[in-house]
Amino acid sequence: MDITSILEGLNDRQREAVTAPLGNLLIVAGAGSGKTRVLVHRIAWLVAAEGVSPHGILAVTFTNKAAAEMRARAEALLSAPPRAMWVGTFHGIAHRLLRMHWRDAGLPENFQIIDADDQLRLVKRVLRAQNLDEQRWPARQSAGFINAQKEEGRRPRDVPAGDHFTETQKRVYEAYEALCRQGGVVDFAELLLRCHELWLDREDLLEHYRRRFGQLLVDEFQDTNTLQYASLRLLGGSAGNVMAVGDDDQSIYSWRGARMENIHRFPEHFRDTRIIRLEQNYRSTGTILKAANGLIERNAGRLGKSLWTAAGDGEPVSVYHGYNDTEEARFVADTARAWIERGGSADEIGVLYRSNAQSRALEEAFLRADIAYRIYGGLRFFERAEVKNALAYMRLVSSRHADVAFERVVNLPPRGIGAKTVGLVRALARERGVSMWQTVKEGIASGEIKARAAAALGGFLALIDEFAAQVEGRSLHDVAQCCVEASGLLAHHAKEPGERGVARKENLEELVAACRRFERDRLSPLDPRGAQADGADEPSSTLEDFLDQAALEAGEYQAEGGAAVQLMTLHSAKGLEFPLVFITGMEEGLFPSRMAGEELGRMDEERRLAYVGITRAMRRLYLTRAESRFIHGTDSYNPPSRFLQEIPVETLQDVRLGGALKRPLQRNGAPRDEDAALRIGARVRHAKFGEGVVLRCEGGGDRARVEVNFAGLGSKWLMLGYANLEMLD
DNA sequence: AAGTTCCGAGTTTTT
DNA sequence: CTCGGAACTT
Repeated sequence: MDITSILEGLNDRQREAVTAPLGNLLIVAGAGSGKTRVLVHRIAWLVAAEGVSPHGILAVTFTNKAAAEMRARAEALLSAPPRAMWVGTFHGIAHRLLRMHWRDAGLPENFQIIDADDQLRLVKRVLRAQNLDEQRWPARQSAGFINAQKEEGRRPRDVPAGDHFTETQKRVYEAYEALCRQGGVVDFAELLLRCHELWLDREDLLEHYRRRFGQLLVDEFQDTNTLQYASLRLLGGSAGNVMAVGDDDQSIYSWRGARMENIHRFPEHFRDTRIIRLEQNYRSTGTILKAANGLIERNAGRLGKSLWTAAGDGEPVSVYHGYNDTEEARFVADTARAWIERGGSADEIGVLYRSNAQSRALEEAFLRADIAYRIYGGLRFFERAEVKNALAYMRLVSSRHADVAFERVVNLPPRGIGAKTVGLVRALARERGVSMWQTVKEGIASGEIKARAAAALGGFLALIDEFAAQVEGRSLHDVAQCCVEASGLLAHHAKEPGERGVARKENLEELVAACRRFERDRLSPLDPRGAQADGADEPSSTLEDFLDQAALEAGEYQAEGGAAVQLMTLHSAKGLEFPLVFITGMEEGLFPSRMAGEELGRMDEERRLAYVGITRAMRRLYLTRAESRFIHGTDSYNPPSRFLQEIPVETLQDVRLGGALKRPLQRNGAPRDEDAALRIGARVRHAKFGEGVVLRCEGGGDRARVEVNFAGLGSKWLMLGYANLEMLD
């Protein structure tokens, strides 16, 4: 391994980070400053220069994609693939540990991971069982409560006593836990909490992993939650070899439990932390960075950093004011088309928005303009109902006692087993503390289940057993094929009305194909077999592995296809970059979101989101807004986003005018200082008409009109964009 | 039990 | 508008 090649092409700061002496490191890495590069090169450096064994390295990320990328790049840099190195998501790593130490963690050997959707179903059942009014006690809220508690490391008994609300949620949490225990299922937050508790309870195990993982590296540190942070302290606190890489200005998941403070407190908790800032940006033009810096400076409590670039200023940031969302979308599509016609590629273009609902108008515009586009977000592959149905069959084939799967498909397609029958089976199962499958078998034998239901249920049991028998010793995709087709699911979903039926049929077929791919290359970065076994690793089946992966990687295989414009929310754009970026819907109430309203800190987070969006752009950035927008079935009129006011005006350029930006009018609320000149009563001068006084303002952006009373000429309506008024006073 | 219609709510979502 | 859940039929 060649040490000089590891350092090649790194700037001074990056090199400092990569070659820092062993110890705790906090890398404050601005957008586009090469943070993944630093992480990967640090890993290579540790192995090549510090003589660290890959076996002793644990690198943690938040997404499977990031984990895969990190591993691939580290392997490319080191000639020998460091297979023994652990690289994965927090959840993937916790899962792996729990599979190895299931007994010590108090889990059944074949525990199963449930996703957010399954969790919600279970919570609903708890609420119903406790006779809580679903209006007053929404399942989402309870699930949110439970997850928040787990993310703070709290079991029901640890939740501080509180008012009626808290006490009720606590009881729900308790009952939910019991349900999970009985079903042998583990939700996402539980993976982390269990793992943490495992270490707390078993000092010997903790000691083992502390010794083993002498080097911890954490990506996107600003997104860690309380529990993840606590686990890192537990594992790395004394060893003192933690490299945390993050950017407090890109913290946009506080609503999901992420604690930006973790990055602030890191030096307090990790001894002798060396802080290195990466501020040189290799992505964007100077103007784009100036816009981003100017905006984010308005936030308080930052670690503080300012991006700079050696590249030139580039073009101004363009601001477009559309009449409505259709026109805004058309502008985006037209501009995209022009980019492509000038030799650019469609996949160099990113179109960002605050909420998914905004994608529709854009989609239609791209469709009409005949430009290929791809929408990210929404339901991922393994989250789709039809796919989850098929997975439930597969789960049952794998483990007959999987109650969550049982309930999901016992009557799907409909086979005469209604809510009443299912309710009876559930109650009996609960009474006896056995699975629903077991209960049905016993219930039929004992006659507790009436003939009619018994026949239907018996048929279902026989069906699953038959699949299992047929599939014995066959490949994964045979199991899938069987579960998709012989179950009747394919026919059931295919006959759903309209395009939905077609799409669902295709998805089920795709599932079988995904199984084939999984058998062929098993390329999951989380695949435990990819690395050296570490003790109690059990032999595992392809089917179980596939189901685990489906739960942990809901759909990384997004359709790739040819070059296409990428449409996505600002949140999903984090970590990506595009030569040409549009941030659409720059309107108060939309972005910043209305929900960000008064709540403390929320507006700062919206601003960080804007910062994230702006810093996605490499060469060209457009900010667009619409005067009226069709939302929730009606037209709504929103004033321009405050962020348009907050971005340094000298970086902006109005699209239509091609000159300096005229500040758009504020439609509601107090006008800002910058608008003072446009307020009623303001004195202005017009090239032809001379001096006058503003009587009225209407509209905004390039449709903004003002009525001005000119001395001796009377009042005239002028288009603000064209009138070129000079402000007096 | 299954299919239909009606009503009301409606950010963001790495795992 | 557009989805999901509840209430209402058949």
